[in-house]
Amino acid sequence: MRLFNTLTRRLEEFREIEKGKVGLYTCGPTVYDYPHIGNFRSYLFEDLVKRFLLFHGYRVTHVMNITDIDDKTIRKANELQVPLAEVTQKYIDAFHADLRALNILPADVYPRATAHIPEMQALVATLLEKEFAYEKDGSVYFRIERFRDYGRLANLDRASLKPGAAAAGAADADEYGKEAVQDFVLWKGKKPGEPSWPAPFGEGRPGWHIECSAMSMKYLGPHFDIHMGGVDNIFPHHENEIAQSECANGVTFVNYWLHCQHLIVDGMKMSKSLGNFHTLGDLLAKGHAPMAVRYLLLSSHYRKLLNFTLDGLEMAGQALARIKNFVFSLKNVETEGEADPELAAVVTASLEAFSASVADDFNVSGALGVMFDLIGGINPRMNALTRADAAGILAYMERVNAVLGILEPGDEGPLDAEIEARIALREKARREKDFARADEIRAELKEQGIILLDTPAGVKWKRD
RNA sequence: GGCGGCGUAGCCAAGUGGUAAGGCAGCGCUCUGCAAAAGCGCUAUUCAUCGGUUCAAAUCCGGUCGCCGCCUCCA
Repeated sequence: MRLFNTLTRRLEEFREIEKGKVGLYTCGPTVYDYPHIGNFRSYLFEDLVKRFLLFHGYRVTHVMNITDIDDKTIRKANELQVPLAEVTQKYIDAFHADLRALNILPADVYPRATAHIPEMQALVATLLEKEFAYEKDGSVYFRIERFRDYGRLANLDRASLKPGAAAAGAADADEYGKEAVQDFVLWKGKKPGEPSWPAPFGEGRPGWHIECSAMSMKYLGPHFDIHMGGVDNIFPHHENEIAQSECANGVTFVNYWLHCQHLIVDGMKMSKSLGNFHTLGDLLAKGHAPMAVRYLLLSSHYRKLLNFTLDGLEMAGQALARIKNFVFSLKNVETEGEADPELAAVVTASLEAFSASVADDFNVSGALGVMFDLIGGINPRMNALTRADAAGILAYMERVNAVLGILEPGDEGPLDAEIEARIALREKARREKDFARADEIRAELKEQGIILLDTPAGVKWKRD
């Protein structure tokens, strides 16, 4: 499997550190508000990568941090006049609910920053001891001059870093003590109205970057396989993580850095002021299915800008319906008989092509094309299939879905006696040519999300 | 100023040297009591644009136009 490593800016063949195992760290949410669909594009991409690794039989240890202490969470708590933990817990719960709705596999650990203060302090202490960091006016800063590779990930020349945005930061009261503008804070000295923890280098709270370094090395060791996040994390967050971690441990931090491009909405950057800011809850309230959101956000290449529109979401839902109808038809094949070996070979080849496409830097569009080619090839032959044939194709769809996660197990509900009874009533009306009554029953069932299909083999039904 | 990305049908989107995948939408037809689903057929001589390299370019090189991102705490 080939993937684009931000560190080298080229496609590389994936080689795990320890055979059969993968250590995976993904940057999680800062829990000061509801996540938006842009966040989910990243989380869905990360889920895809993880699922594909699992598909190939790797044992994956996935860590996703929860930033529950930073400027924004503190500000929110102060605005609302409630304890920090109350604010963060609310949004942590909302975050997990959205992950479940989108069928994102849970991480093995969701470490919270506030639960890892000692680990972060130990890391800061190490950096101070090795003189990669210095204390100034109660805060501790990283001295980027000491790290030769600084800027490598972001492809930024340290000397040419424009002091534009940096100058604004430097004007911040707690920053002017730095030796160099580009130095970043590891530990922020105590300020009134902010939570703080005692530390040998002064009471205060952790900087943002240190949490990911401390928590990733705690759960995955000083050197692990893959680290992911949104492109905005490349600089400064991930650049700083590399600096902290490699200076503290003296070893390579991460082998592969994968970054997901942002999405825009209706052609413009998503922002609350433009009114094009969507949360998952907003979209579900408009009647869109979470799986349509998943399909849309996953169906174009992760390194390309994605223009999210409601029309696009509609189209994604339709494409998904085609896939679900295919599965539905397969499940209703009733002809007994042997499996056709030629058909089985076609299905096997299709799965290989699907997998090869995903393996090529996660080309989901190409992989979907492979799958739809198979669907288009099978559909005309649907009536000629045996149960054994159908079982083979359903197994294929399960494998595909193990990677994409777009079909929920609950899509096909158990037969419901009540529904069957209604259908029998409608059949009676149809036999008696009372079509008005028959249509009425069909409409009622549709209200309940039950779609009827009159086929030569009898009435079939499915949930919408 | 520095670094980087994108522009393929009405819409979404693969393809990165061998002659335009796939999905959605649309139109016609088959099936149906009517639908739905499914099927069949149709829908880019052309890949922002100009020029170059090549037997061959959407794919490589150069120019132009348009859009976008990053350069210290935004997924």
